[in-house]
Amino acid sequence: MVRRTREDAQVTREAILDAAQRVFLARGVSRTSLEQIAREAGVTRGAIYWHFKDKSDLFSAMLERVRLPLSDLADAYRQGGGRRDPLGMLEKLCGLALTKLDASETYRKVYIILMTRCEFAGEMNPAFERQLEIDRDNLRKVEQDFVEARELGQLAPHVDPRIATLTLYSLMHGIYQSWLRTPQSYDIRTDGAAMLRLFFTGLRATGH
Amino acid sequence: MVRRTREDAQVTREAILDAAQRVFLARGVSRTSLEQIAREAGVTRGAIYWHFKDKSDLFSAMLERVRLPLSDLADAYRQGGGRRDPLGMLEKLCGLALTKLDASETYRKVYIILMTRCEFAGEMNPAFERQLEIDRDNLRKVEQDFVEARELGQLAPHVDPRIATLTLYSLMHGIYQSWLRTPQSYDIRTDGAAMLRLFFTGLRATGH
DNA sequence: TTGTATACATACATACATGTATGTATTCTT
DNA sequence: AAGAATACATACATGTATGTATGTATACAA
Repeated sequence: MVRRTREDAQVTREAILDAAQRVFLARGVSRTSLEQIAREAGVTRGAIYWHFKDKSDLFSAMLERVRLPLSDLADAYRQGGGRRDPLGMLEKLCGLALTKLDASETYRKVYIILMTRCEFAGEMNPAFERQLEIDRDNLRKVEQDFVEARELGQLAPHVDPRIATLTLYSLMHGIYQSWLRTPQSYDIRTDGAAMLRLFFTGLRATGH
Repeated sequence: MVRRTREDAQVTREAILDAAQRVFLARGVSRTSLEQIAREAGVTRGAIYWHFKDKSDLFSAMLERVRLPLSDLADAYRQGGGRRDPLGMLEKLCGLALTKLDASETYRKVYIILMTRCEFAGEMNPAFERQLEIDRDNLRKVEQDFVEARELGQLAPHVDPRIATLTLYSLMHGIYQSWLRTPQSYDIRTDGAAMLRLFFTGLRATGH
């Protein structure tokens, strides 16, 4: 049972991260002690302090496991060849993000923790700074897409790309937050897609 | 200095609530101790325990000071006589809520705390349950407004009142959250109003 | 095969935060 | 005017989280 080869250590590390996810979700980040995480993972605090510097470091590591995929996906989508359809691309991308939230339990859990189970102040700050940076980066890219949409004549004349960007960002943020807080209140795949269609339909040049 | 008449006690109580606001905002709810709040207020923990049962009770009391006004305002708006214009009314109401966020420092601080400085789990639960109840109540009323707008022919034919409600709710939620997290990123009065205009324009029956 | 680094578990020292008990100076009541 | 209640301050007892120091068994390298 106590063999501790290199691979075993990685298993332990993952077990700690999984346990942290469960306990953070159930009790909130600040109220969970490393002792509770250790017990949930079937190890002692010694193991946690071996793999991570402290709770903040453990928290950051937990985020890293799920943070990368979506941004990469977005970039890949943008570079997808063929005729340009930035509006359609954005709508599809946002829909995909919502679907992902419903499909992947790990992804969903981490985002519940990020948005409703921790505080944006104090020790965890480095993790949040990182998140804000990613958000700013995405905002720039989305605004560029809207500018391109306007040049292609996809947008109704009254639509300002910057405002459209802020609105879409806020809408997505709000959907995440409200649905994660009360997932039973509606179906995020169908209703989420409907909300996006409603928004993008309002932006398009052709009335229908 | 130590006169403690009835009115003095209320002054102390308010001072504690003000201090709690400041410290919660600066350090996050879970990381602030009652000792820190007491020091900030210029009293000792004895005073806090006299006025409040514990930290959770203090937190709830802090919310109560700002929670009521907006809901009341909304109801008053809805009952305002004259010709029916539910879409215009909703847009105005949402704009007012955003303006309020910019105008009242107390209001803004409390909402920053609520949305980014505390965890939706554990001890504070009663306060959050209350908040969710208020949200559900508002959702019902807003959906009713959209239904009325549809009957009046204000809505474009493709707009489902329920989806419109969810979208508006998420949008407002997202604006609150994202702006409160980084208030310097845009002006919430002008840009907020523009975002609402963009959304509501997309809903209306007449293209322009 | 023997030393050394790894991967933890155990033990300890310290720092806080909390709740309560008690003290005390006023204020209010009668 | 005297007792009771108010509005706190002070003191204490307890629990709990944290970080580190130390122990230890195994893997691995030479």
